[in-house]
Amino acid sequence: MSVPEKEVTIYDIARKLNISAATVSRGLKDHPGINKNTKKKILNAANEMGYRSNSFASSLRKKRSKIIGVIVPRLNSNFMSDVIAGIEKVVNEANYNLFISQSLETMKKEVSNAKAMFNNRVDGLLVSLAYDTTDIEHFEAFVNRGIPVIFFDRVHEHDQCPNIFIDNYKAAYNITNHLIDQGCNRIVHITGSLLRNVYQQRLSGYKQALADHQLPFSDDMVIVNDLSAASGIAAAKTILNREHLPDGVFVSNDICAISCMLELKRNGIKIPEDIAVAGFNNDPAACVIEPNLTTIDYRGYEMGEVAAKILIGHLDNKSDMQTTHSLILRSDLIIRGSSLRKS
Amino acid sequence: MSVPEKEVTIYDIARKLNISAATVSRGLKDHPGINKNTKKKILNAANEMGYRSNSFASSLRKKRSKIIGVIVPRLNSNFMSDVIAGIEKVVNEANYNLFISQSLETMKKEVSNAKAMFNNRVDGLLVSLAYDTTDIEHFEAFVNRGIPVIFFDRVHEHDQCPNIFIDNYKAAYNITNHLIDQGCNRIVHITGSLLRNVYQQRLSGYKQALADHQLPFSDDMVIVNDLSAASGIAAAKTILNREHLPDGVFVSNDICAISCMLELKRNGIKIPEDIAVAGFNNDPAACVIEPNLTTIDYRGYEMGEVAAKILIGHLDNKSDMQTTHSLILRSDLIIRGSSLRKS
DNA sequence: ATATCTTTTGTAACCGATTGTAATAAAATT
DNA sequence: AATTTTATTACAATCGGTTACAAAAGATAT
Repeated sequence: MSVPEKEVTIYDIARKLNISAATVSRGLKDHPGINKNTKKKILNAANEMGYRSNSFASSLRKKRSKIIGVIVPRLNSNFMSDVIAGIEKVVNEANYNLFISQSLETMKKEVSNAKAMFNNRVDGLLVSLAYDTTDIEHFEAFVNRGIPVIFFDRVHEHDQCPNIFIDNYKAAYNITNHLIDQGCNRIVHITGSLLRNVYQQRLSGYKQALADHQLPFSDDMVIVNDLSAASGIAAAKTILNREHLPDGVFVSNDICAISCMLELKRNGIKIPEDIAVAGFNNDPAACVIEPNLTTIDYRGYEMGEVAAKILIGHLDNKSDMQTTHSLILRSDLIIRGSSLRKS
Repeated sequence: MSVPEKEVTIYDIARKLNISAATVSRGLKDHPGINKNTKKKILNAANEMGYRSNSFASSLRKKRSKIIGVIVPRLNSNFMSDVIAGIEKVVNEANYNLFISQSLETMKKEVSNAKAMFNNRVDGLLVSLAYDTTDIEHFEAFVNRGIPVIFFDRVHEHDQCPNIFIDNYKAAYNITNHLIDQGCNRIVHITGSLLRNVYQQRLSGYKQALADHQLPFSDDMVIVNDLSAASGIAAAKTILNREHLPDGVFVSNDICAISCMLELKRNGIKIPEDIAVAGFNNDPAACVIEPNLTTIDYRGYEMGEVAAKILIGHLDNKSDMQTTHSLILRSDLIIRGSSLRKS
């Protein structure tokens, strides 16, 4: 009762059935060369005795941990927790386990997390890069040891590592296009660190849309910040201080867009009449703010599922990872009141 | 380069330095009986050779995994991802690793997750129960083997398992009280499964507040659902179909409160004038909806930190877990426009 | 009945770190 | 100088499952 029960090993089972431990080990698996009856006896005994396999012994011998590592910037964001949920589902079904850690948006912690994952001998790694990560040398150790690394969302080019993301360029192009359609001529773009592909490409898409409509572009039309709610307010203030108010704002993230919008509204700006606003991510709050926020829908859950599936497919089937190098997932423009000026 | 590097073991180091593996093992730790110089040599060699400790061998021998398991209802909720982030921080700093899984609100998956955690030999377990969990026998295996289990938020009484939560009774009492103060007489309460302490206690607090003000209570004033956004809309419809409209609604969850509020607004109800609304959790969206939502603030991050700290403190210091049995964290009533009818 | 092939099970050597105990060397004590 | 302590290091067993290889038992063929 209060005395911890002791563990049952394959040796205990072997002794009880008067067979060898090797047979027990094989019987517990789907080893072809084991007699059906013996297998049944072993399984029964294992159940009765409360046997549980020792994964350390197994991992030690097989040199495979059945653990998948995940490194993300933050766990507590809507998008990321969706991704994690998707990953968890797939990983769990495939009988792997998850090690999860967050870089808190700093390269320093990302490096230390990677080291921890490496030392813990994960079988594979899923990574979305931190805000200020400049290089990805800290993942070389994995590549060198043949441990697959997959980047998702905030990816980085590496010929051994598949990338999974959405077409940020196109999404940004489309949404900017939409703003222009609605009559916007001076569109400000608020985005995150240009070190990250996602923000870099959204900027490109935005610029291209302007160019395609012969609209002028200047550097002061882009505000780079950390896309937090606080920064959204600050950005709104910056905008309001300008001589020439913009008539559209495209923000790379709904959270930031919403707080920006709230601040604009507090200052008497009418949305979308004075300034049309668009975000990115389709955060649940986008349907809460008034008017509802136009945004890009981009399902994190699915991205997590896909990333995990590719990784596990590779691990279990030893399929060549080169085959699926880049994977671009679907995203959709969702038009709502915050940008609708024409009916 | 493309050939996976091979692992370095303590034997390789021992061979190189012409000493025994046991000495290397001890040198790598802070074993007192090892000469400083030898220790230095070992550490240097380990670094040069790219040694990394094999945690499986270590775990196998020491019978400790340095892994902490977490089972939560869902990962993709604002509150829960905050909790996880808090847990991750503490666990990471203490050099443990995290296994995370979600029950998706079903007892079935909770049981299977618990089994997986057990088989993977976590050193300790942090649990928040699923919606429909009726008993906690699936955690007995842990208790029997002396593996500490801590429940947080959605807890369950068990004399071997500490519980960490907020005073749901008091919080609900206070918020209901506040609604009454604002002139509400007929307050509807929307909440989740009464199997869960959190909802059960909030209901009690709500009832007591009514009773203390001689306000009548009847069963049809309580709507039990899954507190999802969809259910919030459904609840609003239910309310609107009643002959006698309530003048206050207290919802056990902001997400549900917000969608309910939106639906009420769509039907011409003025908030807070016609119906005052209060939620629970202080979700970021509570500051987005108009009017802003009155709610209970209740920091998940902190709860995660505390839970993890208690668990690790117990694991590392072998402190008696009986000492801290229940821990009640702080929560605050945050009054916002959705309930303010008097100035 | 003997030889050959299958099927099934056993033997024993791993995997790599840990640790109780023994051994050795060096220092301190008498 | 002999003996006792103390400081270091080595030996060897152990944790529990896996797997190459050998062996035994049974089935089939000659």
